Amino acid sequence: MKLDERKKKILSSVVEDYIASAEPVGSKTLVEKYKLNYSSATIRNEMKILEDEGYLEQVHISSGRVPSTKGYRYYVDNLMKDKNLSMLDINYIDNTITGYGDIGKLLEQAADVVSKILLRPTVLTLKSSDLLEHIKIVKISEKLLLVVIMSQNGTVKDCIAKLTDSIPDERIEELSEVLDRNLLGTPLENLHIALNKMIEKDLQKFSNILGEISESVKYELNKERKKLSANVESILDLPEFSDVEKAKNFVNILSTKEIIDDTLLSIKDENLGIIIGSENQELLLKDYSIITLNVGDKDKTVGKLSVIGPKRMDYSKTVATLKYINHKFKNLLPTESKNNKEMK
Amino acid sequence: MKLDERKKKILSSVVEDYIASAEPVGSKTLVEKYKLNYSSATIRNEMKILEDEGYLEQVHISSGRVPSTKGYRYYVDNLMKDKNLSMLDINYIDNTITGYGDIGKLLEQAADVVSKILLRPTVLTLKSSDLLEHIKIVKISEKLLLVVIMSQNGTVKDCIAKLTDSIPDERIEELSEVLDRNLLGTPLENLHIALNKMIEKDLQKFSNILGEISESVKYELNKERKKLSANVESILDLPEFSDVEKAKNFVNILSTKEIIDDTLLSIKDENLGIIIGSENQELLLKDYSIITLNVGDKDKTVGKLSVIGPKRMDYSKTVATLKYINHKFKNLLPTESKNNKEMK
DNA sequence: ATTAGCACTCGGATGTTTTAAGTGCTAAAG
DNA sequence: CTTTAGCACTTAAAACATCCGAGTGCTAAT
Repeated sequence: MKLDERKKKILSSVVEDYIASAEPVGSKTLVEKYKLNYSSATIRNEMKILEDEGYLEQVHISSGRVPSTKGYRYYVDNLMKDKNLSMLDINYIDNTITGYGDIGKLLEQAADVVSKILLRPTVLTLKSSDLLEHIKIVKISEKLLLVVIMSQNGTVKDCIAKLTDSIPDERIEELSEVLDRNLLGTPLENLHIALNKMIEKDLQKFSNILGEISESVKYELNKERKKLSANVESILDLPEFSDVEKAKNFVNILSTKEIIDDTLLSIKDENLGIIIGSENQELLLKDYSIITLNVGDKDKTVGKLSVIGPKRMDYSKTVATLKYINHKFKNLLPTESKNNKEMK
Repeated sequence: MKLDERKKKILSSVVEDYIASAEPVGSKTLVEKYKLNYSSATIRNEMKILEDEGYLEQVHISSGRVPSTKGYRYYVDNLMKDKNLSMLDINYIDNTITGYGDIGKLLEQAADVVSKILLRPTVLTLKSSDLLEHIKIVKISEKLLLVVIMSQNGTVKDCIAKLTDSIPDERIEELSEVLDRNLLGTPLENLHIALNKMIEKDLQKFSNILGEISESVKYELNKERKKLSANVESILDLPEFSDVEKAKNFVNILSTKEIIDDTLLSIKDENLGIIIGSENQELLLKDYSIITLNVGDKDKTVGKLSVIGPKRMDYSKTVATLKYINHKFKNLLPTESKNNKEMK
């Protein structure tokens, strides 16, 4: 159904007022706060129609209106205006994401700053289908090795392997080069298996040390696959969670990996995905919205940032923030061919 | 004042019941649940005395008793029995703290597992007065360096430095060795300054690259100094925080660095410190208790693990858990002289 | 020294009344 | 035909009132 201008104005006013106030919006508020040149009665009639069409809802029969999922969707698709970030927020982002550290760390910083600006938990999902670009073993003390792993999207991870027997420097270098030559393109999640396989193949002489490296790598990479949820506490400030049971419920959903995993998986590779309320496959998420940014370029994304919270969410500001983050990352990401190819 | 056996028994029963139930404990409960062979009237008389002496409190005139700070203190000092950890908990700890990774990461794992077992937030404070043992620069691609920093207590940190100009391998090695030779013993918090000073001294030729390394090091080390607070959400399950305002309040205290910093600083170098309620200097913490473990040996500690929560806390289990953690760390910590001296 | 018994206190649960915000509808006005 | 004034009606939430039970302190008897 096409909405006429007045209905559009009313709908967007209801959405924006509700986003700001968390209170159901009544006809009088609407007339007073937004310059609608009609009487409250007229607005009431219009709101009734918008409700019949499914854009608005009443929490009870004599209450003001609240946007429905359909209403938010219409707002996001047709009515929402681009918002500019405040200088404050831009500075905050620029000062936090400084460009030191590898992409994994940059993404963590991004998740953190996004959650602070938007006052919503933010889930970071590192792209897991990542392939090994380079591996390097560095001796840092007699019985300690540092294993440096660089993946094809530029993430650098490292871990310590403790040795039971010491081993001469040149053997380490030899091992490092053999591994680097043979393991190119290995999916990171299988790296520890590939390392173990190397023992059987041609590296029996490194049997012990390889086993130890493998264990350490396995631990580090599996750990890293875990998602980071930044700023979960922020929900306590939302009126939606003034009842602690609801807060607990939401925290539980957030920490149930399967729910978040499945949902985020369902987001296609579009750059910015918005799932509102009952659009979620998962029933438990029917009152929440998720806005996900696939960080990076269309063809090559490095991870997902997902802002998650009650449907009542500042969609406009969230989109603006995420777009700015992505813009920033495009500048920060290594221009592939240039930097990565030299690691030996 | 010396308490007779019966009073001791009553006090410890009140404490333990209240710890378990979060409800004020009445004379009848006490007689029934704990094998006190006296009538409720007798118990009431004794409780009155215990209240007059300041060990117990009433939340209102006709309610059961709740331990006061003094009561908890007496319990902790005199009545509390050593508790054995369940096999479940021991296994959980053993499986989580696996010994891969450097001490910083091990401590993070420890904070995490402690908070999960005790269902309380746990703050990890890394020992900040740490000195440089070794620094090593590794080239990982044409314009990326990995800076590995090993401190004297065994923590390994590393960060990426991005270069504007590439630099030949042998120069890197030279630089790495010069730095390692000259910076031994530098406090980590000043490392970036020391690096910059090196430019003025004898390393003008490395001017650019040193600047870039310094920036990166500065960022990484300052970031790491931040405390980690594990499992803040756990408080939502406590009846104390059924009012969300109180939860918010506590979360705010936890995230106000100064409060926690100052308080933790006040804990002497004893291995295990317990601060109960109003024993805290900080007024805001008067309803909370903090149990802190200085991880490591008396002479050489590597960090602090602090379990924080309402005064109603399972002191016995907390102490047992922390002791086990410390025991574990003593085994994991490098035996100083052996491992650390080889990094070149 | 202990305890049965009782009057007393008070928080919390339950029920009732009031208030304020907001609606839908009707009928009149534009 | 559209808009609006006016009013009866609905409901959540706040304010107030009542009741109940867990628990106490004290007295007097054991």
